Amino acid sequence: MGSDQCIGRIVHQDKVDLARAHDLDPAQVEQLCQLFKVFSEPGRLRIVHALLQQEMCVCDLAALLDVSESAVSHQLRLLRTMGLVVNRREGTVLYYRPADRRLLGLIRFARSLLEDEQDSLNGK
Amino acid sequence: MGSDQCIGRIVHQDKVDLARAHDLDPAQVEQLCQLFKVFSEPGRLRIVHALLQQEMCVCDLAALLDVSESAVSHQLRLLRTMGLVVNRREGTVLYYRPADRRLLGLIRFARSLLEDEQDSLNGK
DNA sequence: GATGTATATGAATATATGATCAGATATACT
DNA sequence: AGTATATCTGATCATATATTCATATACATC
Repeated sequence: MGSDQCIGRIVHQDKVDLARAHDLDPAQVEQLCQLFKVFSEPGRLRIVHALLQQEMCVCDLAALLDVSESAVSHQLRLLRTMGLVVNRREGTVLYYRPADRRLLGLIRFARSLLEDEQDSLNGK
Repeated sequence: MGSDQCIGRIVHQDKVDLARAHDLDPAQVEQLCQLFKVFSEPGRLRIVHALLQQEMCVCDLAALLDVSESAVSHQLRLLRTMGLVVNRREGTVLYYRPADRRLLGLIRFARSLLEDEQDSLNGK
């Protein structure tokens, strides 16, 4: 049973080969991680979630999250750079909105996973 | 037009109120962010993605990702703690698998978003 | 053009996080 | 019991990231 010993750090070469064959390509892994990272921060998640409902300005978001306008602006820059939000100017005010409404779908999908996990923990 | 001035840092009180009303509750925000954070790291994303195809042991994953077994073990502990993966023991070998196959759906959903973004950048 | 308001930005700091290393467990075999 | 393998764990270190502060820019009004 040679293939079950960890020679050269590989226990099951066949499994590793299969995994390699189906592995995501590096560029896509990077993109996916960046997208997920956006929603891994409570502030950003709430910003995007709020904007999915209505456009809001920096001041509004700062008030909602109860953080400085500068902090919000930094987060919005990140979102802008990633192409996830866009803005329109009205005087000195910049109104932000999501670039893709399907971001709501991503959040909803994740929420459904959590809800069911809760249920299974409660034995439902 | 008093409501358009930033008195008390709030430009549009109505918008803030509406956003507050529809805001995710803090506990859910935390849970969602933790879930997204899992996939915000290339190593973890690839681990989960690989396990969604077939169960694998620590050694296999280390070989696939080309990192130390200790690093993989640390990541797996996180995934275990979050209840995202489970394992079964066979002798000294621990075979890991995802606790919820719908995690694949989450990854697929995110991928579809990226693909369409690519398309729009290319003017398709 | 001077002032005020909303937002953006750069630098600095504080915290979070992933990898490494050394050592500890758990199981199997002799 | 003693050795070997696979995995785990704690501590440390290096890097990444979010916030803060000070300052800059853009637009509006006077």
